[in-house]
Amino acid sequence: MARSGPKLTRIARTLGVSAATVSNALSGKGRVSAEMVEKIRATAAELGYVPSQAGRALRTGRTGVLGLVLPDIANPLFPQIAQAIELAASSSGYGVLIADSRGDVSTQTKAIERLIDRDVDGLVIVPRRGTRIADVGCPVAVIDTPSTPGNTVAADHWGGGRQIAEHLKALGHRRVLIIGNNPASNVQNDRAGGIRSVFGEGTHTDTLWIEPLEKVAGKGCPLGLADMVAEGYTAFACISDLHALRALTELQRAGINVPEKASVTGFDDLIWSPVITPALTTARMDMTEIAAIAVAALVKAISERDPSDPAIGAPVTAETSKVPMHLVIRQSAAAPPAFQPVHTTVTAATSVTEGGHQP
Amino acid sequence: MARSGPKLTRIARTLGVSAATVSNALSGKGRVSAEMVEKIRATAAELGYVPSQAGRALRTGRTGVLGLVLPDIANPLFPQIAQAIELAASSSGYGVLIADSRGDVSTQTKAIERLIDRDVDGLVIVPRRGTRIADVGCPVAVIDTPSTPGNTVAADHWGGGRQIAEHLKALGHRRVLIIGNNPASNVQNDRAGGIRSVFGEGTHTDTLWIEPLEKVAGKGCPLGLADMVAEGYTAFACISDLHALRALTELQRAGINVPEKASVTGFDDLIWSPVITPALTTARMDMTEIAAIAVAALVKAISERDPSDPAIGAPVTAETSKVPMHLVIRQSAAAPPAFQPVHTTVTAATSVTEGGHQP
DNA sequence: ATCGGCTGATTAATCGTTTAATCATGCGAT
DNA sequence: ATCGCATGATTAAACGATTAATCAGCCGAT
Repeated sequence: MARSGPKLTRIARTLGVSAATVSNALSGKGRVSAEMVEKIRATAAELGYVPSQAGRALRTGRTGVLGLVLPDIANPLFPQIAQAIELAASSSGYGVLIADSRGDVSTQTKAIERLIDRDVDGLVIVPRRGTRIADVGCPVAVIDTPSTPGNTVAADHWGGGRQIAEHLKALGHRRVLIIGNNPASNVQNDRAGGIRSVFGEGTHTDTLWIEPLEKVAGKGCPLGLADMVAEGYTAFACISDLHALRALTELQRAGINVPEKASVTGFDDLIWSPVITPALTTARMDMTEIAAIAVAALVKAISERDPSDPAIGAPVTAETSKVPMHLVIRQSAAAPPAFQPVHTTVTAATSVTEGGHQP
Repeated sequence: MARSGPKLTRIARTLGVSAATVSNALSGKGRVSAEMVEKIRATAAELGYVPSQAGRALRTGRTGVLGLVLPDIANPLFPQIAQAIELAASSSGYGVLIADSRGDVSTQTKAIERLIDRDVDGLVIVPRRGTRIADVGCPVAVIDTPSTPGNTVAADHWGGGRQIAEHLKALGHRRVLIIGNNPASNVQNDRAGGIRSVFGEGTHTDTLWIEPLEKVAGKGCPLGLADMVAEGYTAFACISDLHALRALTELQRAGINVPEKASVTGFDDLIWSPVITPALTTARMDMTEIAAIAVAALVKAISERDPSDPAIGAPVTAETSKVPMHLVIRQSAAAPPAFQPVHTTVTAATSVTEGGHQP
């Protein structure tokens, strides 16, 4: 865009100095007298000077733009992530270019290439199901899960699982069903693992993976949770709020009140979680923190990097690579029904408790 | 980024011609012999030449980047929109830079300024609640609702409302409650208006706005839908799937089966809508189409624009400005209960129908 | 008195592409 | 034989910033 703003030379001419001096004053690099710096700063601000990224990029080889790659952009977490990354990036003076791959691997590769072709300075990648990061020619920050090799920073999914499980255990649950989507996901496995690790002797956990089930039963098929309740499961620990929502509505539909008859927990604290009835008890990642660490690591790698070297795309590392999750206790999990490993079939809903929401 | 790829001069030297000829050949602009063009194309492809955006941007004043502004990035529609815009933009050779404003107006203005400072060629703005588009210095495509002045292209929200309402009416509903968030939103008003326009003589509609209600009753407060059912409302036409979800779970919790005792419909076909029980009947926008039109209009305006003129930021216009919505019929809406303007209080759930999901 | 070193600024080259202006050449028309 | 013209290519300037190299003073030390 031909920006309206004044160029560097314009400021220089206005003060009767050379463009180089202005550049030095603004960047604080060369040798410029304090008073000159002051004058230049002032007029630059007054004239509303904004450096041309194009000019700078051409000369320095840095565009000041980061690429954000989310293999699964339809993921309901996307808004949170995008928002957090954008915030972190912009406060470090970077712009964020998005890439979409609609889940497809080859499309993803193309998307990354487009970003590289646009000369991004670095990449933030949130891989899905252990995607291998091809050798791109710039620093890469990977946000997956701490147990994944090459991970830069991520939420402590395992720890989050433990928190959820401890909460459930403390409430008195002994028989819980873990509900996830796909066992190939590192994140989901860690969350499930964390949950399992808490339930030991005298308890029982099993895991239901939705995707394999849908392969045979069709998309959106019933999960058969009423049967599970009949089998004595008192809690459903879902790996994502999306699954929790699915479980909750299926239970409610079957006349099984949540949390009186069965508890449901989720993960991620998605947008709808606070407003449904009952509001969802869940574990939330601190995306702001995660994004800040990822971007900081990236920025550091970028500035340390010799812009002219061939540079392989090995993931950057950060000091902190594991950010704790926060347990959000709402109404969907409570003590299990008193003395009844229910073996009757689905019963009608009774004694509905009104209200009970917290602001 | 100092890209590894070869420069224009490299190709030129390889073939013993001048850089200008290569540039002309590749862009098809100047006068170059057919065979020369062919040779240049070939070696460019072979060497994997990718033009430097920085160099080009500096010379032409065009960066090949579009800015995407969504005042409410937390909106669950964001993934759909971002995906569609990114697809449309990238197939026109443009990149997409995102801006976030966390709902705040001044933050939004800053975000837009950052995009402008980065020399975006154009802006796609999805305004919230009649945000005024300040005079930015580049073409702007506005995606709001057809009834808004300055709108470039949008879904036919009013028509979508009609479709939902006609479906409900055909099922036999005569007393429906419209549930929206905020009456200040153009989109929500149009959807509600479309619904109302269908229900005439012998029917009754009323509207519940959530935001004003939450101002007094607190966030996530109950909507009091059980009472509404008691008052004879048989259907709840929600302005967004998010509200539909809230209504559905509240009804289920109160022991009111959906759709047997009350129907619920939504808007937008959000990610969870197909997998909850009962699956949500809703109206979906064709974001792919909308994004394509918006980006096409923007690209046209950009190419027609003299890169050196001062340029005011008036919204661009497209030939088609209204894209029809699609009714998605699932299980959450059915005929109202036979002969009973229910005046009893909340009743227990009975006769749960199992299954009934479609793939 | 002269030289070395420091300070504060300038010069000029450079990044990679586009494009207006120029140039050389061959061919048909006068 | 010469002029004009179309064709195919080259030259050179420009876009806006950064930065290495250079330069003019000036002060203190030998």
